[in-house]
Amino acid sequence: MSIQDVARQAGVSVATVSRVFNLPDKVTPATRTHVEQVAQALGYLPNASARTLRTQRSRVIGVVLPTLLNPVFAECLQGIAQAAAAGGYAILPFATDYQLAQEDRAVHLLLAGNVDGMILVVSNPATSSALQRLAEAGLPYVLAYNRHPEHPCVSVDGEQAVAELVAHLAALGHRRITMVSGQFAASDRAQQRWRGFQRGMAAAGLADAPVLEVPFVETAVQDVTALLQRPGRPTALVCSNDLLAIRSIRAAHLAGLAVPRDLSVAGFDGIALGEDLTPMLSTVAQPNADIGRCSVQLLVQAMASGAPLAPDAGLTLPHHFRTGESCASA
Amino acid sequence: MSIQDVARQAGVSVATVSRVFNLPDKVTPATRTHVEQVAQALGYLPNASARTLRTQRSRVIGVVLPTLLNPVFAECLQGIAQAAAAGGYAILPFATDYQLAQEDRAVHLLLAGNVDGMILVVSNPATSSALQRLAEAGLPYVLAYNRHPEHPCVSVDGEQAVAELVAHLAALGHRRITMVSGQFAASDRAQQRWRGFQRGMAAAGLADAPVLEVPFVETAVQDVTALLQRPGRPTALVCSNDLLAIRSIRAAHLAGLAVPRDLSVAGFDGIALGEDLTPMLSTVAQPNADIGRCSVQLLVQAMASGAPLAPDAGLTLPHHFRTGESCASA
DNA sequence: CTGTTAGCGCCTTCAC
DNA sequence: GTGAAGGCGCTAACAG
Repeated sequence: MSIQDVARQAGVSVATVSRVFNLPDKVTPATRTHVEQVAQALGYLPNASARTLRTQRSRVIGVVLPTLLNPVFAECLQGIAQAAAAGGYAILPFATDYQLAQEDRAVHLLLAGNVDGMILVVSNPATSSALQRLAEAGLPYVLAYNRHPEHPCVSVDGEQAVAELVAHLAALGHRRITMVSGQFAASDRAQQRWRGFQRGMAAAGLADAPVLEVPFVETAVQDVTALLQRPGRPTALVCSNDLLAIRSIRAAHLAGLAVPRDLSVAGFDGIALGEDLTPMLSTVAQPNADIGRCSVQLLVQAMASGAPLAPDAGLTLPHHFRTGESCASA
Repeated sequence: MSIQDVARQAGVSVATVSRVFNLPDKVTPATRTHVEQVAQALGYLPNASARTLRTQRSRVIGVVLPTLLNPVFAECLQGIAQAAAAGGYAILPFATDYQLAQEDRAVHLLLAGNVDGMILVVSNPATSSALQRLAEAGLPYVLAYNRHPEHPCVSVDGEQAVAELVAHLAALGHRRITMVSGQFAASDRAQQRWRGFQRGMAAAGLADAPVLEVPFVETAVQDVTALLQRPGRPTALVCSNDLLAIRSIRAAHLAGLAVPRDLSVAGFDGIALGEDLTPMLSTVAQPNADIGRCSVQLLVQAMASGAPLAPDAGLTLPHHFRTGESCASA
């Protein structure tokens, strides 16, 4: 079922059929209607590969992100998918599982897959070889969640946000605050949030800025439980993401502590699920779907112009503190 | 950067270059190595669109699912992505937001997009027009989570599972059990689980099988809260999915009831997050990632043979009851 | 306004 | 074992 069949059946040339689909104005209404009916009757659909080959545009956006198992990225992808669909683009997603080799592989596959542009969440923009190859390829791209002066990024100011969060906890009377973080090496987000924590603690006049780096999610609960059972335990935890916060609340429970009565726990990310929990999760909420949507918009712009985005074309979206029920005064 | 450039640069014909990438055995090791090096140096990547156009195989699997905002589907998609990648396939996902028009649109786009096969979670296989068109197109496909005798499906026996769950609650001494369900019209899963609930209640000698149909997630909490504040409130809730269960726990909290002391709440789906909650969610766990993986495997098989799958090629995967902390004796 | 035609990059017979 | 050539389906000049 090709454009040839439609042309033959409709008694016109393939060019006319093509025009009916791509430049309807350049065809007489009568023939247009006729061709449309024939196409409809035959169930004709223009072949995307042929069109891509010919035009050198696939109308597909490649997406590289760590995992869909963290709702943050699922929410973001949902936003990407929505905006992409609205703009007439399809998406080709790859999950890297936080592994650099997978980042490389994903970019490679996407490059070979003729995508018009890419949105990615990389581990570390400063050192990512995948990112470098992508930049060299001259393909438009946007980083989401990452922050780096030499790349166009759509993100929130995580450092500032955590500093504010610490100020909030300090105002509630907390003095012993510990940060619970995922692996610093696995993401620049964790590092930014960690810097924000240090800044916030210093600003609050708290000399020490203790951090518990949780290497694996599987052991997060027991690691935090152990922390909470040590003497001089913190009265508040600042978690570098919502999943860690949720696990920390569980850890508190296992350690015999009630949240927020005995321990305050704050998260970061603003996953939708946090609002349905009991206690409702107090967290720095990022506009996850918007991060996705804005990334698409920037990218679509760049793809239209054909040129890669300037590093300063990025966007810092507003975050806000979601007052939940998991933080109370000390 | 095309196969021509590589051929010229390597001093061989395009046919040889093509063979190096597709039938390496048919090329002398020496020339193969040479060509590979040249290709590498030039950063050559075979053009997917051209290859697809020529071979009529895209090595892309289309995926249609309701939303990524429900972790069930995110987990499944992660499984799909993983298995697809392992099999050398990419995925092209579409979210329908539970809207039939979007199902049609997605199938249409995917059909035009030259996918080799599709995995979909539809609202209702019995009435889906998208599914009908797909079947007519003769493209291999697999339904995930859906169950229908005329289509190949990968799912668990939700009816049986809920019946077992009710028996479990009855054994704990519960007599007033209410089902909390999403819209029946929105998914055949909800209907199956509802049938299982009725069967289970009857088997437990409980004549009545009350159900609260929650039309919108936004109002779920207040709807359930209202239910719990009425006299003669249930002592146990069977929720048709985990998100509803989580919201029901919140509703209990708002109604002044402690879970599981005053109210038992069970979910369905087995989202990973449920294990990290406090109380840990008691739920019928489905192997979500496996559902995705198995769907891919079936599909890959079918795509290799070129023929659509037989309706009875589907799979019923085992579910299991995850004993959490949200159910206790009456 | 419509038709003819030349490729887009690749794979694959068919010769050699 | 290697090369030459046709054509997958489509769009965009260019003619008419």
